Amino acid sequence: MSSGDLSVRARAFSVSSLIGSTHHSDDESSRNTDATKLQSFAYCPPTNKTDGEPTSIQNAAADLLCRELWLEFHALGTEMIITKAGRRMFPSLKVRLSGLEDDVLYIVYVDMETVDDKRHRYIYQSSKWVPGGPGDVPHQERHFLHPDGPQLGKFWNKQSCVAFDKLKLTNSRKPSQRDQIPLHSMHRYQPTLYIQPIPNDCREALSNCSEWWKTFCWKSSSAASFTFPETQFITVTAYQNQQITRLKIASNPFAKGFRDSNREPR
Amino acid sequence: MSSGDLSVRARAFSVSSLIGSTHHSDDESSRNTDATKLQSFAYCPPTNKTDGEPTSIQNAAADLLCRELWLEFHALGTEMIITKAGRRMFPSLKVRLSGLEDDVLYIVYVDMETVDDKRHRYIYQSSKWVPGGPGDVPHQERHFLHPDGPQLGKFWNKQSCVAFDKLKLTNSRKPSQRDQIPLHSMHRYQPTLYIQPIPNDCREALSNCSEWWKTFCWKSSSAASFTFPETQFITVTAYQNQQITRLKIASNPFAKGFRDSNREPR
DNA sequence: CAGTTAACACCTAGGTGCCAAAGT
DNA sequence: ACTTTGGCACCTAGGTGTTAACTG
Repeated sequence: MSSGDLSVRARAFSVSSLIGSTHHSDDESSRNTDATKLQSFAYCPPTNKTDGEPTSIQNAAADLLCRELWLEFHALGTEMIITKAGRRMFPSLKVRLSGLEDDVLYIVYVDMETVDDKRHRYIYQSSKWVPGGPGDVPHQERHFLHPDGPQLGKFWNKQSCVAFDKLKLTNSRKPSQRDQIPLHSMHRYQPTLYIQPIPNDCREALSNCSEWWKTFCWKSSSAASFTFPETQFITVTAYQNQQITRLKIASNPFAKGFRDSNREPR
Repeated sequence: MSSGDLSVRARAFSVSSLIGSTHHSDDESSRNTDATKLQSFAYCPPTNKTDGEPTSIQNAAADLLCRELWLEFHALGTEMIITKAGRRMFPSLKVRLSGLEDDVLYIVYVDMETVDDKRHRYIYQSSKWVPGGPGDVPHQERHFLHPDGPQLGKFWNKQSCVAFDKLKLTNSRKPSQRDQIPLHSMHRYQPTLYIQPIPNDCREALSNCSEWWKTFCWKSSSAASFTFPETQFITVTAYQNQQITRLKIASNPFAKGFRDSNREPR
């Protein structure tokens, strides 16, 4: 028990000394400063390509939440761990929806789209990622359906946060669980949000459903999609950039055990 | 810290002395003996009323899992706690499905049906429940949809356990969450399992859906229903029968902290 | 040698009955 | 007098990066 405490403290100390002197300090309060510096570098407005014409989707909008945190990671080159059992993203995708029509049913989901068809390598000396060989063929299914959907537009509009925190990334070919998205390691991905109305010809068949039953999923061509470039990431099985490791530890509650503040209580 | 330890142990001790001498011993190994005694008392075969005629449901069957445990509770008069935030059932409903057609989509759900329209009272002296005044008007929605569904029959058939352990019982009028079922306290309920095929006229509209999207819910008149009488229960906000409390502590992993064995490590 | 895996200590999140207090 | 509520200690379940061992 007490020996475990000591070893953790020793590890945390050695990590911070390995990283050496950077512009990051060890406490979380420094992160806002960094974010301010980086905002001009990485932000691009989300693209809204409404490729269908139904009126139920024209005014839809989505705002990325916790954008400052995403920008901090993006400036370093966001890495996401993938494991056989599936690993949550951190940060997780959280959005605020608006402009959906009150009485239309929608499903909301995320797709992980490939950015290029290349494998990537991390160069330790320059702290940079470089394209390597050709990429693996993308998996067929990389969707994660929001578990609350389908719901009426008024439901989605009034949610202050629509979170995809249960989503898991995996490197197993055929994920057994519904919450897992299969990806290739050392590849670059761009999460994309989809808001999709339920087609008219099936909505009437739902008319005798009670409120709790208004749940189904649909694949149609009329959907609004939103891309937030600052959420792009590279998949890894172990972190490459130690500054990424450091920022994850500083900001993910589940990694609190690895924070330096555990060494020095004040 | 250490004082907390002591108070818990003292409480566990006082509880067991309050219960006094019963046919139950304190360790879990005694439960099998009880189950054997009670099986002849409480078991009734499940009723299978297939009120629709589609061939996709005629051969459907459902077996209740952990039946011995249910019977132990049933013999004492099963009580389920309901809270404002929602409380899981223990035992939870777990079934094994078979006989579904491989390539037909089904949803599976549980409904909590009222057994009578009476309020009930527990008589401490006789350890029995008696009908009291008139019952409250039942809530409209008492369904819990299995989160895996809809899935093809071959999916359901090959599951060794279809569990409803995420289901929560609540006494709040309008549950905010999807996993909550609103019930009245001191009322008697009978869980009923439904297996429901997706109607033909909507299945074809699903044809261009990818595998991960075959999820939707439907209300139709053609469903098979299964009732397991040994899962009947009375809702309470605090346990009435101390033997029920005792059996819950002995068999629910989350209540391990209240077991007597915590006093006497061997 | 670069990439992956599994066991591990340390956390968060939340499911238990208990109990004193409040509600009706 | 009976029923409900909220805070509590204790537990399970599972999300973290670390580390050493393993893989090709």
